[in-house]
Amino acid sequence: MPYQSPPNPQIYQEQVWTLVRQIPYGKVVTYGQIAQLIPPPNGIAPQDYKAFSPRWVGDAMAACPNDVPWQRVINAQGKISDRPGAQRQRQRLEEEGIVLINDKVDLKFYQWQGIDREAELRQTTLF
DNA sequence: GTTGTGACATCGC
DNA sequence: CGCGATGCCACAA
Repeated sequence: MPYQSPPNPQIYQEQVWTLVRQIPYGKVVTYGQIAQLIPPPNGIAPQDYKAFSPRWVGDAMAACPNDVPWQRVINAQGKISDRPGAQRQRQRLEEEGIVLINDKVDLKFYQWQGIDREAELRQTTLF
């Protein structure tokens, strides 16, 4: 799996899933973007968080429930990460009207920018 | 006890 | 724009 784990992996992945569920149909976000929307857990230095959090997000996605639109999470290059199921992910994105050019999504056009950070974090408090 | 290997991002050439 | 190196960790085999 990843590089170091967050202090409380279960809580963290719940936060990730909650954010991913907010992604609108036809839009995408990057792993790093999701990581930035979640504050560093207590005891984690900001620079360490910046270095590892994208990996943690990837971990959370590896175990995400069926109701999470995992296909809308891609890497910073606008590409679909190489993993089993990548083919299916691409198909789902195209079904949402997202066009891939040379296996890449045009983030300038499809990346979702409308997250209200404070509001989302408040929701994750449910866990 | 070692080794290989990750749903990443960033920088350099 | 593409490819390789870095960062430097947990976990399975």
